[in-house]
Amino acid sequence: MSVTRKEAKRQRILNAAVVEIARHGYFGTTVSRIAGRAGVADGTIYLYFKSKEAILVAIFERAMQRFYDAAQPIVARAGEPAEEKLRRLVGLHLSLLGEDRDLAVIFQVEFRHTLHILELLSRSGMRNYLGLIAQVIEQGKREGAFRPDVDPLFAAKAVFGVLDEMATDWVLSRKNVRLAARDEAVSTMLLGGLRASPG
Amino acid sequence: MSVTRKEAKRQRILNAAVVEIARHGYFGTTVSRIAGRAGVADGTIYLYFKSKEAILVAIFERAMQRFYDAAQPIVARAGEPAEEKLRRLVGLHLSLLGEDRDLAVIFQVEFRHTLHILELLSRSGMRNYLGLIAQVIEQGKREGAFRPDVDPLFAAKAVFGVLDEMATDWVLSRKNVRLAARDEAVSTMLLGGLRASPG
DNA sequence: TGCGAAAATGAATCACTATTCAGTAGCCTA
DNA sequence: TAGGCTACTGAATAGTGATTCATTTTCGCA
Repeated sequence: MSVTRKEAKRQRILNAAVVEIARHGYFGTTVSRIAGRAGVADGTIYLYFKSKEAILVAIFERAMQRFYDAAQPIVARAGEPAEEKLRRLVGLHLSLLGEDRDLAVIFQVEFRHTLHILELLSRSGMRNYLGLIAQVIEQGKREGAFRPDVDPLFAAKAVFGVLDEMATDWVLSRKNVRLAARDEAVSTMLLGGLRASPG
Repeated sequence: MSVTRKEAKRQRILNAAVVEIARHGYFGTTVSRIAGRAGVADGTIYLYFKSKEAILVAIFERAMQRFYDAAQPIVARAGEPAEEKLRRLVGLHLSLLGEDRDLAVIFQVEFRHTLHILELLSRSGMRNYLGLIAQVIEQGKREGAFRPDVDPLFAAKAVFGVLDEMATDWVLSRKNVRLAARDEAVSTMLLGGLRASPG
């Protein structure tokens, strides 16, 4: 079997897993159901993944890669002010999650499953992603556009926290609003804070 | 058995469950282990709780009640400016979680376990807590201290998002810093935003 | 102290599912 | 088309652990 076809089947299994896990939770999803949705036999799963947990990790890595690949050029673009870059990152984050509710459910709920997995994830892709946000904040400080007294990594975590809460809230809400619609309000809040006048 | 003694045993079971679940995760914790730590037989658990999941829910309710009871007077206090109240709420949130790492682990990780539980929780205690934060923001708007264009509930979610991310980050970090140490930085960030001058 | 009720026990039940592996099917080459 | 290799299959394994319930212990009271 060609490498391409093999990879295609791997992707099919991952796609099936995303749907099943989003719908029934990680512990509520059986390997058998994933196999069924992917159109392969139970045993075949194990020719592509070492274990059930490995599937979850693979979903994370694939998604994180997409996030990173989309965010990286925004951060790297020369000559663009930090404030504008931050707005773009906010928009990107919300639209990538908002476009795929199943994936959003997995990100906001299922990846948090155990301390063990969470630690695993926070050490890998998440760290890089936070690093990208921190770079933009660093740039903003250099430009004099952002407060000189913020710690970039700390601020990056705060930014991520707001985005994360908005995403979780959206996942839990039944209403059919677009997640990306909060884009502007989030950017405004992050940049300007709550205070009416500077303190 | 007196009501008091019965209640005491119930609390003992809950305390044991907090420790076990924080340490091994909800799905990694057996009812048997909780029973063992609480010093009762496996079957006894079911005289006090309908199911394993009911234990998790009870832990949440107990903790949420404590949060609410501590936050309520801060919000209700007459004559105190909204900005000061918000600082107090931030401090409260971080210190309540920071004082009990086991509970913090459960809040930041284990409660996120399944969409089902998360929805359950977000409909109950969490909603009231967010409402308290929103009240303070509302007050700030009336006083003219906060931007007139923020939506109180939206802003409350943003505030919660930042607090939540700081707590998760602390839970995952091995370093022995106090969570409450970030108190000032969080308040500053929330009130003043990133921008060096008002936009 | 003795009795009935309440509380607690913990071994057995029962339903469940990740993973394995012996066998089958498909495909390529000579 | 034979032969061998790769990919796939799905029933069987091997264990799990939540929950139940027949039995025992403890408790409150006369």
